[in-house]
Amino acid sequence: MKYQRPKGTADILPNEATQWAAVESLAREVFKKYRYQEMRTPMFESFDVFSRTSGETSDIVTKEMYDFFDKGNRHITLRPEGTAGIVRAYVENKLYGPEIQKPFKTFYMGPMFRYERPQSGRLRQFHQIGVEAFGSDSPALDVEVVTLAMALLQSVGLNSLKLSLNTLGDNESRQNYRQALIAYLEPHEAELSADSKERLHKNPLRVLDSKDANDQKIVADAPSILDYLTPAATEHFTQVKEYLDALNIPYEVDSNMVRGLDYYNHTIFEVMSDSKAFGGKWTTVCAGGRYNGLVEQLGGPETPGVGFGLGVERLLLILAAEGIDLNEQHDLDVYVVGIGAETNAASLKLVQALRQQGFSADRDYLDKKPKGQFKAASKANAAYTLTIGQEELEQHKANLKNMANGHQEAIDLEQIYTDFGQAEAILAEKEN
RNA sequence: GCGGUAGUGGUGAAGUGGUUAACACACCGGAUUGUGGCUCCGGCACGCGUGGGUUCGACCCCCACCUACCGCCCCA
Repeated sequence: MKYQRPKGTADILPNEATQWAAVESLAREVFKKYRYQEMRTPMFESFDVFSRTSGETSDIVTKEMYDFFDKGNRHITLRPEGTAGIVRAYVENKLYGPEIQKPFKTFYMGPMFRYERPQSGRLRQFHQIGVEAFGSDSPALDVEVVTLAMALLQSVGLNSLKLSLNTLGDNESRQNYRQALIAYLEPHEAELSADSKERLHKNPLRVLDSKDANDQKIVADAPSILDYLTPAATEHFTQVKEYLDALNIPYEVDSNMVRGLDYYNHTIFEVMSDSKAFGGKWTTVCAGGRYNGLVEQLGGPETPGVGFGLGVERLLLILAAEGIDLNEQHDLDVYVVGIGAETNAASLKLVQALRQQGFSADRDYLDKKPKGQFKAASKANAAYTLTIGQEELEQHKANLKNMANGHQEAIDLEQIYTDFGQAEAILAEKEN
């Protein structure tokens, strides 16, 4: 094979594309109800947009950025996630302005890029659907975003989901906790895995997230962030939980849950699936949280924000594993069988007329014999065929055949041109 | 970035150092001068991921690379 797609990319073929389109269209419906409006930002941004916001030591920045220098020697990055670009656009276009109602609620969908080893459900170009809401500190908004994430997944037919919740607190909580955590971990430093040793001082919270069995043992007795929250942070988290309870939305507090991105604070959450698509292991399909300092960090006014991102490929994998097919079957209404080259124009006129009347219509373009054309019609699941040959041409008629029962009747071309629905009725009547 | 497994036609695949690379499905054509099924007949890999090497001879052995899948890391 001479040409092949770049590593970690995928061709989405017609069969699959309909499923994608269905997911996107269901998402749009949900967003409409929640009043989130679409934004489309560039697929690449200045490297700094991501390096500043994600955290210089984050894995995304240190090893997963798909970056390059363009011909103007600008350091460019293919966006690894959606939030930073949206925030950049929010600031650059002054969407924080007084004339814009708050919270400003927006969604996006599109490709993201991370330079990493592909596996199923993990690609170098993958797709996310995400939302962001700016301008309100209210825990009620956190909860709206959570419910939106759940609603989105439910709208495509998923029910076996788990909502995992945690808080990172505000800056002060985090600083206090960080110190406590380092103090706890340092005595164990020698026992920690290499990765965790590395993170101990750079980003100790990430140690909590370690998959290493021994690390987990150590971490099991580590202090909890929940014990270091400031009263304000506690209050925020408590309210989030209360509102979720009020909505009867079950959740699990996982005080070890952290974020690979540095910009999060307060509420963070993940929606996980235990679908067989991932071998029954709980896998995150949707992750989000609050990021109150981010807008400021990118040069805007102090503006709180909260949002989530959802991995489309993962969602599609789950749908496939659960046997959920969102495609509406659009079978062919009419297949026009033309016999002889001299019927070419007439066949075109027929399909054209049918299409203009709102029917789906197709015909042969390979000079197939009638038998082959009927086969094609059958394969396309055509409801009717319309056969036209020399004889019909002369009589200004065409043979309309109901493919389900084989009944056939000659119908005036004029009738088909003006009202095919009536032609269907005529055939149905003759059948009885 | 590290470790493991794999790579034969449109698809599923057999083959395993030595004649024309099984078989099946799909597809195309014919038997059937204008009607979907079945049956029968026929066609269908410029050649076994790419490039080197070993050998009298390689799809089969060796090396490198590419790609996919799985695990690690991390995450959506």
